[in-house]
Amino acid sequence: MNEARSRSFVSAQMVAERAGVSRSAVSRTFTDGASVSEATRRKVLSAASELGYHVNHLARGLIHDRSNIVCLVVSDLTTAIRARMVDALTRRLQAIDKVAMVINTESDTESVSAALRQTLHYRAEATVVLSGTPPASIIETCMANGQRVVLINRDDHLSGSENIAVDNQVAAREAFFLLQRAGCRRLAVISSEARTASLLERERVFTAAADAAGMAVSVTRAGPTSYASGIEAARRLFGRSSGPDGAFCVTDLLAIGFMDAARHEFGLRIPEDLCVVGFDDIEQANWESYRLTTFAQPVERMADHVASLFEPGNSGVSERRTFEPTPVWRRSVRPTAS
Amino acid sequence: MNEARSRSFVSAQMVAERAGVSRSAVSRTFTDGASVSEATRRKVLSAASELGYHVNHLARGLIHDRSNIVCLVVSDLTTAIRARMVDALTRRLQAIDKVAMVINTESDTESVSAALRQTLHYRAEATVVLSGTPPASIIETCMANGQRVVLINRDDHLSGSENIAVDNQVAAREAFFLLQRAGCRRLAVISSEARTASLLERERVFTAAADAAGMAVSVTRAGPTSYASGIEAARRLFGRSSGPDGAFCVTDLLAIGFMDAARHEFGLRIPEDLCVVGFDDIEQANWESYRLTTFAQPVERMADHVASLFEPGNSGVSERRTFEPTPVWRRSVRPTAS
DNA sequence: TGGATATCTGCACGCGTGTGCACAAATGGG
DNA sequence: CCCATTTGTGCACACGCGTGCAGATATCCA
Repeated sequence: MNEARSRSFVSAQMVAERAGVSRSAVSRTFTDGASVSEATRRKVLSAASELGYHVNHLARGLIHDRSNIVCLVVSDLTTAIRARMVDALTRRLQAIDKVAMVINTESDTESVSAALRQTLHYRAEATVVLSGTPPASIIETCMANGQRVVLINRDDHLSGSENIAVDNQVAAREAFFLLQRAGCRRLAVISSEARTASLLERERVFTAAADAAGMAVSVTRAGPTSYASGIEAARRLFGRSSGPDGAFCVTDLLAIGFMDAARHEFGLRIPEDLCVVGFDDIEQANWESYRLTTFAQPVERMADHVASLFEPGNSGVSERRTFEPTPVWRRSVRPTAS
Repeated sequence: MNEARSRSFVSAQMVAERAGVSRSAVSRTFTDGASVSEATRRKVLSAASELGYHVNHLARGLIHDRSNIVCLVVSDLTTAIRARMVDALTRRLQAIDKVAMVINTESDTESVSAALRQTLHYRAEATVVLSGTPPASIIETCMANGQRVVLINRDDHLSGSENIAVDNQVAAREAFFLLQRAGCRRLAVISSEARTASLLERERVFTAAADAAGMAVSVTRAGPTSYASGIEAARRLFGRSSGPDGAFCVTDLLAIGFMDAARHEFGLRIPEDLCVVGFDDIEQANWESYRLTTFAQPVERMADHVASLFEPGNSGVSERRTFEPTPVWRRSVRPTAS
């Protein structure tokens, strides 16, 4: 509790002097698997705690060329599903003694590549991209420097990166069957102008399934992937005669906006007049006002997998791994007409 | 575009050799305000880009004893208001060339102090605590090492830390007047068991204002600060005879759960049978199903202020700064009975 | 052209660590 | 008691960078 100390960090040197040992002994005390006698270890530890010593991870990383930092590149952090991913990832990373550096970016490629450069500055071990698509050139740079790039739900198949994504296909197909079995006749897909690979795939597969069953589908893309866009889509669809009676919203957030507008602006009852299926299973989907039938992204399992990529020994590139979403039946779809 | 290079980072040394200059020249090229001729600067820059060189911020930080890293210690990251704070802070920090390291913690003091230790490891310039209260001893350690600690909405008045918080007093008082003017007779405060300084203050001031007006208030604290706790509170209050007709929920999230249960489980109409006032102004408060009257936390302004603390020259401790919340009138409170 | 001055460059050191190597000390076995 | 073996320690170097200092080169003025 030496109060009047210089206003700066304590180095191993100072601890060594105080403990009456060499600096190496201090270093070894704080290095796993190094050889130190119990006696000196105790001397060092007590001196360290008296002085308030903390190993400088910057210097440590300098030597190992590895900083234990993992960068998370993310946009739309306020969006429920993104927040959940960041939450899960940070927890999992901490559990394996890594620390997350989050970089908040607009989705445009320019700011993403600026972000990627930052991760190189700090010699991050890996970069996890949750949104926005990094240009291929930057990915190559990262790889050339021995850094790993993990792309979540943005399978652009950039070679060298590891892609992990939720399986949109089964979900989109199942969504169609749900609506079909509920007796819906006029189907709609509600999407956004974001045109993400994931979103496009959900649109495409749902439409294809409907086609195969001989049913037409109208696709509406209104603004960004937000609550407001869900509202806007509803206005476009129900403003004219004969709106849909079954809608697959590629995101819960869109679905919720869509439901709110359908109910409050057009007086529709859900699920009697209109069935809605979402995707993500955000917390709000389970709120009493919505009780949305949807497909849950296995956020925790995905985060687990990302973390496992960084376990020692696991340096191979698995290229691609998909996770099955879990269907969650609630009340926004009519029970099967029997 | 030298493809077949060793799988490691490029150092200034390599760039120097390639450019035919000394390593110092490379260093100076990437240091603001250093003196380099235009000719060598160009040679260096082109060599650097060919090799894919990136300044090692770890080494740079090692010299300056300052890493440009700011740690955000946060829990409940999935909560809308927290996500917004993290979003705003990361953006602001990036704008001033700092990078955010987020540490996800349970709110208990033990994990918070573990988090604080992490920030010391990485020589973070400052630590911003968004939730959970760090023990005073750790704060002292941080300060002794020249690190700054900023506490947001957790004014525990730990000496040495900078506290920034929203002004709960005016809001809580105004909340009471709103309900009073709406003609509510039986008032309730809906809170949580978290017992945060902020939350307690909102309860206290609201109750005091009601007392002063000669009205009784019942306080309900059910579980953590969540949607489910709002529901639980409603069940407790409306399960017995004569529930409240005006409620101040210390958080929008609680308010929304409360509203949902009141409407769907007890058939109450809002605002006709029950008026509700929230706090935070999260995005969901503006959703069509709720349209909650509430008080907006000036998240962006607060983040701005935090960032300004780190501007060069600003090293003084201002101790405490509060921000006025903005009232947002929507439809969960009856218009004044005239 | 010569000298004074401004501009640039390289050398060498230090930042706080981890670690190979040589050596000292302790331990064990006969 | 001596030697072989284990265990612990210190020295010195390296990691990649910024920067003071001295020297080299360029620029300017008379």
